[in-house]
Amino acid sequence: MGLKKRSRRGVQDEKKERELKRKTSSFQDEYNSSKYVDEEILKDQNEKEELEQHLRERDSAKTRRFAERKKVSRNSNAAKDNEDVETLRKVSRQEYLKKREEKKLQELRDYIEDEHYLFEGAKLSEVEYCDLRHKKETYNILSKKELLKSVHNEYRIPEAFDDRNGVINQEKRFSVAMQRYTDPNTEKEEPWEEHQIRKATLKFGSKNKRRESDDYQFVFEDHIDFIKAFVMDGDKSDFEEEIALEKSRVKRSVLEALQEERKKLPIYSFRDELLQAVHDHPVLVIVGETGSGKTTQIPQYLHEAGYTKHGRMIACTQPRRVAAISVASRVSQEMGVKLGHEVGYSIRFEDCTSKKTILKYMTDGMLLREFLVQPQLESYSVVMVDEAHERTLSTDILFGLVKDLAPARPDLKVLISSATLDAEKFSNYFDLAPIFKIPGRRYPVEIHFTKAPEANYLDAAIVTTLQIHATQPPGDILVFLTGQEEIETVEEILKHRMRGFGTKIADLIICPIYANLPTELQAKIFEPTPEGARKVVLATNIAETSLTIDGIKYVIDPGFCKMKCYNPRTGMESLLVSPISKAAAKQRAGRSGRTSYGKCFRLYTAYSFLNDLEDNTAPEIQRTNLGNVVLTLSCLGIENEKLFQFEFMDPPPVEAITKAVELLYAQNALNVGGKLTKVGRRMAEFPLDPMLSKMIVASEKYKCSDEVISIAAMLSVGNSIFYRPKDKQVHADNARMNFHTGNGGDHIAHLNVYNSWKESNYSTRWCYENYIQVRSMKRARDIRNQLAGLLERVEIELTSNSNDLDAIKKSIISGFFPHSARMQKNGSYRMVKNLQTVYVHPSSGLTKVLPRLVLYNELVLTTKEYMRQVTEIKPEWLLEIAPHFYNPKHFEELSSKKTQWM
DNA sequence: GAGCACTGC
Repeated sequence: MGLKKRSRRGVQDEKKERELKRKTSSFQDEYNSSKYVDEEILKDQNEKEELEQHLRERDSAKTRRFAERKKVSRNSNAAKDNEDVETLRKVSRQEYLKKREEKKLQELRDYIEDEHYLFEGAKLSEVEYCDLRHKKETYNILSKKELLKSVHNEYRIPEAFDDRNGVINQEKRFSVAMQRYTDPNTEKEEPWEEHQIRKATLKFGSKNKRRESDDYQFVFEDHIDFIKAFVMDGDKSDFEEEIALEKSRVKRSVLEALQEERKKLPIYSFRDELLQAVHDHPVLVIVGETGSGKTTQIPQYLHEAGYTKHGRMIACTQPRRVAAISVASRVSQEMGVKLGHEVGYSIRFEDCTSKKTILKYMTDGMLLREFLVQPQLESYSVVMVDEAHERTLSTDILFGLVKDLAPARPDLKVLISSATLDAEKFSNYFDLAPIFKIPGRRYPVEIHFTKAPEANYLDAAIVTTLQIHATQPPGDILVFLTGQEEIETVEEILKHRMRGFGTKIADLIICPIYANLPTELQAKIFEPTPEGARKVVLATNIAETSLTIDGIKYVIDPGFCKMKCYNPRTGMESLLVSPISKAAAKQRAGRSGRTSYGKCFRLYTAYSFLNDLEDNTAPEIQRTNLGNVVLTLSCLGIENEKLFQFEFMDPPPVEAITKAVELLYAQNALNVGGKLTKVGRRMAEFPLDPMLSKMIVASEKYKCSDEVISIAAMLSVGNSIFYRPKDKQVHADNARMNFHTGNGGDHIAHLNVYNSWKESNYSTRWCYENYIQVRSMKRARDIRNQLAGLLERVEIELTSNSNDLDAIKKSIISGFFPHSARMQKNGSYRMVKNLQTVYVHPSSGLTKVLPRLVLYNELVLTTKEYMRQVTEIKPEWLLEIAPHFYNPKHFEELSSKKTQWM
């Protein structure tokens, strides 16, 4: 009965709808031809509204009925009271579901048996292995528990750009990201605030789902046992006070409130003591954890105490650009001045200071460059090196220089600020400078270790994530992984497994984050987590220091990271997965205690924490190419034996310094006496590796400085120019090969990329079409502009000679001549000078050409020794440009071809 | 036929 009734009504509705459509369309037609009088329009409109009202009512009735039916089907006891049809429908559905469930179970059983059989001898990949495990778990759960609820209504996160089989639809994904760029007029960066506001107000389509953990207990086949080891200290009460203050703050004027807030910082009570200590000692080591307010307050205190009189500035260095900007803007607010006036910042490409500036926040590398201009730092009365524990290359050199400077500038005050641990070491280095301690403000963090060592940390990380998700109270999870590849694998497996759990478990929003991820996709991690769901952030080391994510309550630390190592003997760089240090582990754990009480799960045992991990990570200066460092120091008059006596806090290997000196000597940057030559002085102006600087300086002779600085800019942005998504590798490779026309080599290809981009009017769209990363290109443009400015400074004319590729290559050779290799019989290469076997990197455009003699940009050790960025050259050129380095004997075999290398 | 952690000038 009911069915029939409904269907008749449906027909009626359809009729009315058609009528309405006809009416409205004819109405529009007539209206357009403007023949209708107002009255009739009104009549038509009334009719239209009436009809619409009717349709609305019908729809809402429908929804109501639908909802009722749903409610009924949920509650099986109420089924009897319903219409026969409904009961029938429900029963049949139950039967259907039951059957489907049985079938699924049978399938799983078969699958597991098959897999088990296959297991012997067959090696499964990471994904396959996890997949199998997941299937087993699902089987366990399904076979033990009642089946009905788990199957239907498989929940999917709206706007997940992947289909049900787990295949990521990259195109769809990026079409969203690219929407911003489709209109060339909106290509400019949107203001940061606007972006932030949008991010903050963005609503998720996800449901506020109720957790059904009461109904089920998940049976994980693999469960990792953790031991709660200890609780890392924190101080919570201060935070509550601050929140109370924050609330009362609203009514008062902003400035007043800011001043009030300043007084609430832990450092405030130490103000006078601190100023006294600064007054008494030339060097002071300050220990204060994040949140103590040292970065923002100390410079202000010093200013208030009169250290900025006589027009001298207070410098405060930060290891990162964003930190310098944000701290400067905060302090300018607190002081009630405009950013760039009394308080300013100075970073590469951007100098936001003026003559009025007295507090200058800057990146540490920037202060290092200032040393070149004013070796005595005359315009500063105080230098504060912040975040010194991070031990970047620049801070380490700054330490040496500042210590060196102390006798000449007794009035200069030096503050070294660091977060715990190293304080003693800093103090010892600066001739037992006093240590000033400021208590920090952080929530306590519970540290858990595994009971037994985990064989596969990736797998353990996944299991732990799900374990936390299923058993722990709400709060986001942060997982530290080593690189892009791992992140992608884990993301895939997690998604797969979550899909298996269906609706029985709260949503898990997976956010990958690494530096090379396009900016649009990076923004995802800052979106607030919808209620009822949980966010898991899969991050590289970027989350250790560079960015802070709110709401993180759980940290999973597998204990590994990728580290760059440099071998000065071979000049080879390699990126190795290695265990982290205790200091880094502590830093990682601390990321969970920023907004509330946190927990850190370490996927290694307490024993190996104590016995296997180093205390501190080896500072960068000990594992990097020192070419630029030696050039800078030489420019400051630290040359020859002084270079080897220079007081580094942790001296780099002697070999590394020797190698750098040798190179500079070969490049005619140093003379026989070890003094800087005119060439060397010009080279030091460029913030680049000496080889690139030399290439630019040499371009003057070949009249192609325009092209060469483009190449230098492209090479110094590194290897993130070409974008190569997993599912479009062929297209990306084809696009890349377009720049290799004529096979001038990879250097020329880079030039082609830059010039084409320039011709496209720096279009973002062009980048997407050619699989090129916009961010890298913009960076290259910035660097190029800076280099062009510096050319003027060293009085090199900007000349273009784009048709003469040989001239460009010769300029490159002038800088890179030690990097030559010639082909051997079997397609491998051998370096001309030190006879090491190397290979052309597969990303090069010359992999199929294999010229007899090549020049490379850098050597990397991955699976083999690879040359990256390769260009064909001629032996005559090497003999012409570097006669002191090569002699004809080196190339005899090339011309006679008789001798063969095996 | 291979992989690219993170900064900074």
